[in-house]
Amino acid sequence: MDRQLNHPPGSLQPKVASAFYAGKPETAATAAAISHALGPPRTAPRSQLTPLWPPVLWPTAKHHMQFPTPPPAKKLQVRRRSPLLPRDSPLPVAESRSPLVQVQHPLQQVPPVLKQVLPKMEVPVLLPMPATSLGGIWDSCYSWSEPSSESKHRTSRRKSCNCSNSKCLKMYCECFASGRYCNGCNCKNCSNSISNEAARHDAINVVMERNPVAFMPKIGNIPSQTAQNREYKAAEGPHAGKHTKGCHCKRSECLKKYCECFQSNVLCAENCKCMDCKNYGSNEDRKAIRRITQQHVGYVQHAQNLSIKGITGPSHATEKFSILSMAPLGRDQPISNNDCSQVISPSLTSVPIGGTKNPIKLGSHGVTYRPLLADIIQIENVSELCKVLVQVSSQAAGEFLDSGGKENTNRRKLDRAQSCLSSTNHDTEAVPKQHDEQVCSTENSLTAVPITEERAGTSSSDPSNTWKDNRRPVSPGTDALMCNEQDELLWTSSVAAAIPSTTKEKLPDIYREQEKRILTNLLHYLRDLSNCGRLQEEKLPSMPLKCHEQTSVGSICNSSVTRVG
DNA sequence: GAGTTTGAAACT
DNA sequence: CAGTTTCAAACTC
Repeated sequence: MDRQLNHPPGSLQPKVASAFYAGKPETAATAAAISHALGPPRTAPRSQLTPLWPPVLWPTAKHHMQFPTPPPAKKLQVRRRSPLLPRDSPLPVAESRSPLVQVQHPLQQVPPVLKQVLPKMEVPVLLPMPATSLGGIWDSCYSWSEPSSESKHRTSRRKSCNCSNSKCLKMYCECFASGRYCNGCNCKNCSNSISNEAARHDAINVVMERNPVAFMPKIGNIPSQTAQNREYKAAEGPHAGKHTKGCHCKRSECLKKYCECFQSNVLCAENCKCMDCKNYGSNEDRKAIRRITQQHVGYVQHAQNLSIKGITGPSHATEKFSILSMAPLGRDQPISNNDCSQVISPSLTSVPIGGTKNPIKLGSHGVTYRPLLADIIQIENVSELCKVLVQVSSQAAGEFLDSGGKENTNRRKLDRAQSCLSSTNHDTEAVPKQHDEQVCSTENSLTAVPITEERAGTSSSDPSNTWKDNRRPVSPGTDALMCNEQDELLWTSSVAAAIPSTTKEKLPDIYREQEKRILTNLLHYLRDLSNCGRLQEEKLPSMPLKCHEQTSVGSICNSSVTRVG
């Protein structure tokens, strides 16, 4: 088989060679196995990738007593690097197309003294590795020069199997499946060794006959730097890879290491046939879920401690996490577990699966949490809520125009007076702080309107100017909540033209009234939702879905509509 | 550390 | 190809 060795600069092979020179061939073999398992680097175009087949195992037994020296005639083909380029820098695209230079394969440079040692080692029989960009991993985890305690630890964490019935010759065995000989494992009747190469070879053939790509990496399209070792991938968040076959999980929700996708730290994809999958969504989503989960764990522990001590009950503790205290969390805003200002109401976010049966644990294998409102809030409910709010808004405008808005005009004068007072008593830095409070509290939002108007007035104090800009004078808090697209949708120029000039003069007051109604209704809605979550939490151990049965978001919306009138 | 759960692999 | 069994890792107690 013609295995073209096309190694880009910085690939594993030279580092493997240097491993030999440093007298750590086993480490080199491990890295080579990893490199092999990883497959081609993601950065390389597929057309340039070295065929990976057979990926792991030498097809004949004649090499099995030696470390995998490449076929003698094989030469590495590397790209010519410009002398002007730094050694570690990647090749520019144009330069990568430069003519190939043939160099000797690093494994052929093994010193004679080392070759004498090699047959004694139990190392995987490997073909020369395809090019990967494993250099960084190698440097950090398999550095034999002054190995750090961490790197020692990582090296020692290589999987060892415990097979007892498969003789380590079936894909059940992780060592066999990954193309390794068993080495230091706890297996019984192991045949996955050099001394049983014949049986091993047969087993390989059987597996390959059944599934020709059985030894191919299960996770494709992953950044090689994170793909080295699945134990470490879980801590980094999911990457863009994908399980080639997809998982078939039924009960683990793809959130436990039973799931191959989760274990490999990739999100489940369309080829998965899993049920009740929770291993989906963006990186940010998962991180957010993790943060919320951790916060909830901390909260529940705190509440339980209080309950145990008889200080307060869970409901009391829950009250401290009012929805109104929910700070507007930025997408990438880091959350400290100790930062109370950033705590999201736990009763609205998550609950341990299994209720009290599951002990609350912190740790890598902790309890999986399920959002309390996961089955209650659906996307259609959100759009329903939007419709309700739009309805509330138009209703408010209609009522305001009917009543003439006298009362609001007086209120406006009062607000302006307060606004002047506020602007003299507060420095400019106090303003944004107040804006944050507006988001958290409807009442605050209403009292802050004058300040908003003043701020808005700095650019366009005249309502007509505001109208020219096709933009409503809303408070920054509302502004943050509303998207501009929606503004444009609701207030197009055609709509503006249709409104009489007398009505336009009242627009700021109308907007204020609309804002008030919308926020008030939203507040009611969220309070109902909060109660629903709380109810769910209280009933969860015995009746997990009662709340869902009793209270739907639709009914909340309906109740909000009825409140409008 | 023993027992249980889980899902991939193997088998029918 | 679907259903069942086997297997070993992950997980729980």
